[in-house]
Amino acid sequence: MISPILSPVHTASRDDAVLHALVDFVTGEGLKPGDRLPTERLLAEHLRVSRTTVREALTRWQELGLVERRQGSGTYLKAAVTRTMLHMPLTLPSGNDFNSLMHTLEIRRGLEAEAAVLCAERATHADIALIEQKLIIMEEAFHVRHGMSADEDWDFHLAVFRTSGNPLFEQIIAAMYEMFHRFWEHPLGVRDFGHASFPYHRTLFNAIAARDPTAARGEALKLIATVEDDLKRGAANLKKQNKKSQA
Amino acid sequence: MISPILSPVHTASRDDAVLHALVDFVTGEGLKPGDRLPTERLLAEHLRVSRTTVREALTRWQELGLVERRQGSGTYLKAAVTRTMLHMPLTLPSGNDFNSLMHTLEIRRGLEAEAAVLCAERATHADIALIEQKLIIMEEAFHVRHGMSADEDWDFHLAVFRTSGNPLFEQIIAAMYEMFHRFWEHPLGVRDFGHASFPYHRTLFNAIAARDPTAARGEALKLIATVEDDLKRGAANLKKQNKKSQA
DNA sequence: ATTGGCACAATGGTCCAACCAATTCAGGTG
DNA sequence: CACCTGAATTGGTTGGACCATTGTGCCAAT
Repeated sequence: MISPILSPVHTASRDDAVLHALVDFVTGEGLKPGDRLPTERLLAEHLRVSRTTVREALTRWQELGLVERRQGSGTYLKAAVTRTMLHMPLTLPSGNDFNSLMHTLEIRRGLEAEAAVLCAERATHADIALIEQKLIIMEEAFHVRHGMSADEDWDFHLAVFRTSGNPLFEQIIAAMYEMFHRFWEHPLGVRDFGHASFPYHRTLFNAIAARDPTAARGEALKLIATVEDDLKRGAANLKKQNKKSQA
Repeated sequence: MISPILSPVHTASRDDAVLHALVDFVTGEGLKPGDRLPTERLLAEHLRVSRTTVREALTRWQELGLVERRQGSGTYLKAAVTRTMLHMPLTLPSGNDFNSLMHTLEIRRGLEAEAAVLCAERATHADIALIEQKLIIMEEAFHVRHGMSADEDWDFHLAVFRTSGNPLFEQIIAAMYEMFHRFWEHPLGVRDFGHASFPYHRTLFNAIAARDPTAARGEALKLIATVEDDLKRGAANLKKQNKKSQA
């Protein structure tokens, strides 16, 4: 049963109106990621709009990653939806070369340093305990596998970003991470990619625990610098390989 | 005349195929931002696909900001298109309260400082000349209007970001600006909003022209700090007004 | 009772043909 | 020459039809 929150659409720009109505429906119904939306035909009927228009609106949400469509099954919510959310589609020309990865690192440098500062300024005892817990998990994984573990590493950083009190850090840096890891999986021929960053996780934590923003910034910068070095090494390796295969 | 680059589509996922064909067409034809694409009907015909499918594909590009549609006129390229471009759609839970605006400023602090550093490191003579030109335009507008002019201000910063050589700075900060300006239009009751930031534009330029990254970072931070102060003043004003209207 | 396969309904994907609404522009009119 | 006007162009919307995939429940074989 569709709740009465869905009501006919009247103003201009039909698909925008459909999206607005859909936001109201999702929030009103308290739908969470993974939940299924009404079928296109149902939405079209209740909003007094053609199915084509509903599809156009859903296509837009799909492109933004808010929704996932499965033929024969339905349309599913993929992310939280709020009334005031802002969409920021980032497009990077030629995303698979050295320069593009370097660009994501430049963003991370600025953002992670700032997040570390804010984190050190605002962390409560509970926050620090949580971050230390994530740090320990990461360190254990490191010793077991003799190398960085992407998931545990990300969890640690995530705890730092969340403690900064600013959700934007997490979202933007997450996008940079995703792009980076899309190629990190086959780390440009560099064994132990990220290995050098390991010790700086603890020094960063220490600075945060000591509530020393300046030191936290410094350690965050050092951490990124090691990743930058790895990337440069990888690019050099790649160049060498190309030369060899050419010969 | 449509060049033979457009050829019928055959494989699965029709709209994806349409987009691929469109990339080939745009690059092959050497289309640049502002240029007009073939009409939907033409594309549908040449790609042997229904107009609905073409529209679905164009809707996706539109949502990514690659293309702009004008009813009765046509569909226009809005950004450069390359075969390897990478999309990272971000959606931010932007509220309209003081805290959310403060969050955008924290992002800007990290990013604008970093951009200033890179700009100072990489600026050529031509870059510096362009930035100075934008600066002068902004200063003139300031003296004429006795206050900051949002457009000219943005143009100046844009020149700085572009000189950084990293397109992500422009894209991300632009989103933060948009969020900010949504409420800057009625600047929280603060007269002369942004006024205090004026002198730091020239000091920032001087640092860049002197190729002094450290100084550039410092001036960028000072500039953001003045905006932060304005915002805090505005929030205080707003609180006072609310109290008064309650009484 | 369990399992495997099959038919059917539900759902997203595509297509078509028409019409609406905004824009553009050529041609006419003052 | 300036201005209006109407037709052609182009994106926006509609309704209806059919296709492809998925989910489900029934039924038969084991």
